[in-house]
Amino acid sequence: MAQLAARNGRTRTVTTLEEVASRAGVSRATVSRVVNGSPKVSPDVRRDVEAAIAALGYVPNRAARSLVTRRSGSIGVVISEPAGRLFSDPFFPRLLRGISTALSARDLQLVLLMPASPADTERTADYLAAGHVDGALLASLHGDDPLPDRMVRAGIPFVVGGRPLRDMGTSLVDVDNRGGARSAVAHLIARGCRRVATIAGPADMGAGVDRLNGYRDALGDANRAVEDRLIETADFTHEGGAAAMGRLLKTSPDVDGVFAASDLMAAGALAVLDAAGRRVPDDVALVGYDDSPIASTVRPQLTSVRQPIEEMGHEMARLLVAAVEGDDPIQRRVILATELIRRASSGGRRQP
Amino acid sequence: MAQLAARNGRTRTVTTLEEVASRAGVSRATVSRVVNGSPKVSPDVRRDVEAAIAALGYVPNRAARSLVTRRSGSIGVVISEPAGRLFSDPFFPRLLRGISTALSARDLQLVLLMPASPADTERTADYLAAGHVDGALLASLHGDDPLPDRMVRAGIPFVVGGRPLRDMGTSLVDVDNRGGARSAVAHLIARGCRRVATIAGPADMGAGVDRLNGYRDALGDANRAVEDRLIETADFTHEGGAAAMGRLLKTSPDVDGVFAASDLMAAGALAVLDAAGRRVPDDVALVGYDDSPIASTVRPQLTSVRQPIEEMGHEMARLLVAAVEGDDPIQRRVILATELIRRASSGGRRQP
DNA sequence: ATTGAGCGTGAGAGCGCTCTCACAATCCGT
DNA sequence: ACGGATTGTGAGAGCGCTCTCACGCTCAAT
Repeated sequence: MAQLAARNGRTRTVTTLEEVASRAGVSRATVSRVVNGSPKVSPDVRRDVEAAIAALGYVPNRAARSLVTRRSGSIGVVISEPAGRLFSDPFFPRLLRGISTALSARDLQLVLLMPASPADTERTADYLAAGHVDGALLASLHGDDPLPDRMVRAGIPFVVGGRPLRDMGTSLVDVDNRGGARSAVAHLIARGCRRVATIAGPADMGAGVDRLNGYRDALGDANRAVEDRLIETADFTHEGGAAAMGRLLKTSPDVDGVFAASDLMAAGALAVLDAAGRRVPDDVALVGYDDSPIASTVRPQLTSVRQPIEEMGHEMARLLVAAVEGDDPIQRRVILATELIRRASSGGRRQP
Repeated sequence: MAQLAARNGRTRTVTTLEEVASRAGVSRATVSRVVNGSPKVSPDVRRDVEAAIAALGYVPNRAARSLVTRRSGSIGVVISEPAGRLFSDPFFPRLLRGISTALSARDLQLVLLMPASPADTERTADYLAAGHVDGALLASLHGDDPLPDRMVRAGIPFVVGGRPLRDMGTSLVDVDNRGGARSAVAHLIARGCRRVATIAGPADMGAGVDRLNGYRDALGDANRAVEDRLIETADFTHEGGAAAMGRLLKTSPDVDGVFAASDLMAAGALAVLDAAGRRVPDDVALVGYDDSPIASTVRPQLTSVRQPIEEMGHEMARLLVAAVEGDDPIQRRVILATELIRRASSGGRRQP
C-alpha cells in the first residue's frame, strides 16, 4: 500500500485498484467493472473482488476517475444574494437541504459558491465556465446577473431557481408566486374585505412582479378595479413594510385588507397598524407570504402563503442531473404549487 | 484543441498544457512552472507563455493536478443540524458566507455536506475519511456525533465550529457564549433587576451549557445566590421559550428580569409576559441571545447578545488552511468576543 | 584557460483510473 | 462434431498534470 505522508507527521494509507486486483487475483479492469457495477462479471469473481475491496477498505480515487471520464462528479450551487434576504429568511438553508439530499443520493458533490461582490461573481463565472463542475444550480438571480449568459456560452448545463426578471428560456424551477398571491388575496376578499391593498415586492425581482400580478388577478376574478393608490412597493424587509403601511394609511385610510408580499413586510405593517390603533384582523385583515418562522412568532400570527422550498431544491437537482446524465437537451420548466396557511391575522379560517 | 462532445450536442473545446507549450515554443514543464508561479522562469519566456495562455484561454485541469499532487483543492463543510435551528436562524447562511469568502480567496472549493439522518452522517463520514477533501469544517456538532472520531482516525485535518459537549481537544473556533451570557445578565443586574431568571438552552449542547454558566457567573459577580427555581430549560425555540416563561411565572411570580439563551425563546417569553399582563421592560426586563432579525422585529425590540458569526467562519477556514498547508500540527483554539446590543426590552441603555 | 556553481529548460516517468480491443472459454444450432 | 455467436477477462494505452533529474548555458573564482 502506498504510504501517503500527511503533512502533520501522521501517515495515511491509500489503496489502489491495482492492489485490490492483485489480492483478488484478477486484473485492474475487472475490479473496475465490479466497482462500477458492470453486469459482465461472473458471480464468483465479483464475490472475490468485493471481499478484497472490503478487506483493504478500497475507495476509488475521484481525481483519477475524473481525469478519464471527464466528469468532475460535482455540481456548483450559486447563491448570489447580497446579504439581505440571505440573512433574514431561512429560504437558503431549506433550498440547500433540498438540493443536498437530491445530489447526495446521486453521489454528486455540492460545491457551494456565494459570490459577495460583482468581482466575486466574475470569478464564480470563470470557475463554472472552466468546466470544473458538471453543471450548476443558480438560485435567486438578480436582474443583470451575467451568470446565465456565461453558462450558455460555455455550454455548461444549468438550472435556475426562481424566475429571473429577464427570462432567457433556460431550465427553470419556480414556485407559483402568482397563484399563491392570487389565493391570498382571494382569501381576503372572501373574508369580506372591501378595500384590499398590497405591499408589493421590488419591481426588479421576478417574485415581486409575479406576486403583484397575482394580486391583480384576484381583484379581476372578483370583478374589482385595481386602484394604484392601494399598491405600495417595498423591498421585502420589515422596515420597508412598515414604511409602506404608513403611506397606505395616509393615502387610503379606508383599507380593511392588506396583502404583503413577504412575512417580513407583513410584520412591519403589523407594527404600524398596531401603533395606529387599528386592530388586526378586526379593522384590517393581513396576509403575508413565505410562511417564514416570523409568521407564527408575531401576534396575531400571520396568515401566509407557504412554499415548498425543499421540494424546489429537489426539483432543481433532478432537472440538472437529467440534463447532465441524459442526452436530453430539452429545456424544462417546473412550477410548484403553494399553500395558503390560515392564521389569526386574517380572522383565521374562512368565515362562511 | 481537443473537441469535447457535450452530451447535449453542443461542443466544448478544452485546452491542455501541451497545446500552450507548443504555441509558446517551450516544454510542458515550463508552462507548468509559469502556471504555478515558480520563480525559475526567465522573464521573456514567462511573457510568451502568459500570452499563449491568454490566447488559448487555458485553464488547468483540476483532476489531473489532484491526481499527482494528492490534494483535492476542496474543503468539506459539514452542517449536521436536524432542521430546527437550521431553518429558524440565519446562523448557517452567515457562517457559510464567512467560510466561503475565506476559502475562495485561497482558491479552495467549498463542498457542502448536510447529513439529514444518522445514516447520512455515516455516509458523510465515509466520504470525508476517504480523503476526497483536504480537510473539513464541522459546524454545530451534537453530543454523540461520530464525525470527529472518524476524522482523527482517518488523519484528515479538521476544525470544529462551536464547542461540542464532549470536547476532544481538537482545533476549535467558538464565540464566547459564557462571556456573552455573563454580560447580558450583568446588564440586567445593573439595570436594577432583583430576581433574574434564565431560560436556558438544551443541556446537551455546548452553547446551552456555556450560556447557563455565564448566567451563574454574573450572579456570582454580584454576590447573589443561584436559585434553581429561577432556571428553566428549553430547546432554543419560540414554543419552548413560551412554555418555560409560563412555568417561571407560576413558580416565581416575583421575577423582574429574564435572560433567555436565544432570541426565539425570548420572543416566546415576551408573548407569554404580554398575555399575563406583565409589561416589558417595566415589570420584567428581558434579554435575548443571538441578535437575530427577530430581535428587532418584536415589540419591544430585544436587547440581545450579538455574535461575530461571519468572523467565526473566517477563522475556522483560516485555521484549517493553516493545518492543511502548513506543517503545523498544533491544535489551536479561538474564542471570539460577543457584544451586547441594548434595546428597549431591557429598558434600553444602561440607567446610571 | 579551467573548474565549479548556479540557473533556466526539457525529457520522461508516473499519479489511479476507464475503456477499447483482443482473446480465450463457453454455448448454441445444425 | 463443427463453425459462429456470446460471454467473461486481461493487456495496454492514455486522460492532463507535476516533479525529479539531467543537461547546457553563463559567469565568477581560481
